[in-house]
Amino acid sequence: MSYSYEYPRAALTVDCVVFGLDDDDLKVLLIQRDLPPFEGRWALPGGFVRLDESLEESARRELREETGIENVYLEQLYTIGEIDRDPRERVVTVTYYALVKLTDHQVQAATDARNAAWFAVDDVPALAFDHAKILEMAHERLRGKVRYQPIGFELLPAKFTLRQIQHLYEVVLDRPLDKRNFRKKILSMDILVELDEVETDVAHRAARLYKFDRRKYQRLTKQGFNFEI
Amino acid sequence: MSYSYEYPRAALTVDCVVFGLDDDDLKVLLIQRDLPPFEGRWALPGGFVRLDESLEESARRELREETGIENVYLEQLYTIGEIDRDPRERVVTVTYYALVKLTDHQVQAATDARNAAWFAVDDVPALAFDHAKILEMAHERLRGKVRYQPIGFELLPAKFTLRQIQHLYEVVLDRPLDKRNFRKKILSMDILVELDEVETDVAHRAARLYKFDRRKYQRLTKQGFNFEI
DNA sequence: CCAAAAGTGTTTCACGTACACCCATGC
DNA sequence: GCATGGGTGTACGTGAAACACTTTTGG
Repeated sequence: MSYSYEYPRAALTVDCVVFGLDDDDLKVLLIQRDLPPFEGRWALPGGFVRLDESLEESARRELREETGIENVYLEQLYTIGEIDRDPRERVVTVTYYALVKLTDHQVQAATDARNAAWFAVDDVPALAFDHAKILEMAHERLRGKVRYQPIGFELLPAKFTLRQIQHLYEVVLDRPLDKRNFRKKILSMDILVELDEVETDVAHRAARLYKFDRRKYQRLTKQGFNFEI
Repeated sequence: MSYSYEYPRAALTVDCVVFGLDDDDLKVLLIQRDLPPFEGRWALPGGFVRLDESLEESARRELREETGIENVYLEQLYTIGEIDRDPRERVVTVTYYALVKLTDHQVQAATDARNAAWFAVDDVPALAFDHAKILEMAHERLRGKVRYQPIGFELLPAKFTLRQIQHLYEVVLDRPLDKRNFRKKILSMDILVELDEVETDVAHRAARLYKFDRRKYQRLTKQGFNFEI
């Protein structure tokens, strides 16, 4: 290549913060490193970007290879290029965060034999590299974005109760919400479809199930509607 | 280095969208390329990331070298790594946007002889690479962020009139605002200091000058205050 | 029949919005 | 004295927030 650049090059990686939600907490999916540096430490799933794939493709491939997760909501977060963030050499990492339905990905898959596990976001072990900082940024982004974009549904099963959505927002925003006001608000947006089904296997009155109507949401958005919790 | 990675590596660049504001428009600073590809085309200032500087340092250095601009508000925007975005080879670019006070940077400086000029954001020439897309993203980010963070002041001189702030928001948000309501709102936030000065050289009653009180803003923020226009 | 959560309306208050005139200044 | 923008207050309506009891169901 006559016109290729002569500069020495940084290595380029992607790292993913995968969030999931259960009945108690917001969780994050970590993998345990089996190589130095930080051997044995928990870390975000991620790896090197190949020349024949875009950044997002790279992130999705790493997620698949390291955790078995596919077809999830994925959004770029931030790119970190501090000089000494990797003890080996200059490594720039493009970070992403993903939202998954824990019910669909309950058991941690680890196709390449690495250990993977879910941790409560507020109770993670010491992480490799600057991954704690990345997790913090992702958490902050989620907290901010969930209020203005209907991305919370990515953390819920396809059919959910109003109680589940409210719980989602209470966990992510870390404050209690008023039940009546919350229901009024979310229903008045007219982006949920009430199903002819109720939840099962509960030891009390079963709640109605709803699903998110993405088409309706997109139609409303075009007309100037803005989602907000 | 025994533990360096063997993967072939993408080139890594930074590109900056520099916004400025004058009496008419929101402007963007472009430079004219003097090398192929896209020789002669206008493009965003930017260049290759060196191994001994962080990404932000790289962006600031390129801004200084190509446009003479220093000490400005700079924020990372997005990282683009589509495979074919550069015709030569794989180039990943970390994009930034900057907000400058046009009064301080009126004349385009170009220390390395390249031509630099301000263009109205809504009337830019054809740009090199995918820079039009980057500009579009930056514009959208600015429009969104200016409403929730007091970054608009970065586009104004240190001392400004209420009319100037209102004009800023009208230009960036692209809609007219009510004068009385705007004044009520911005003053009620209690983040401006009223100065004992008025503007000069105007052919009508001179307006009072104000400045943004960053310390007060930060204090209020800690107490739960949220800026919003 | 008891425990547990589902489901449901009204009142109050703050804030956003709409709107028009007089004043000060420079030319 | 005239043109230009500076500066100011009120009324109205919408939406956020506070708040408690009855109903349904499973065990």
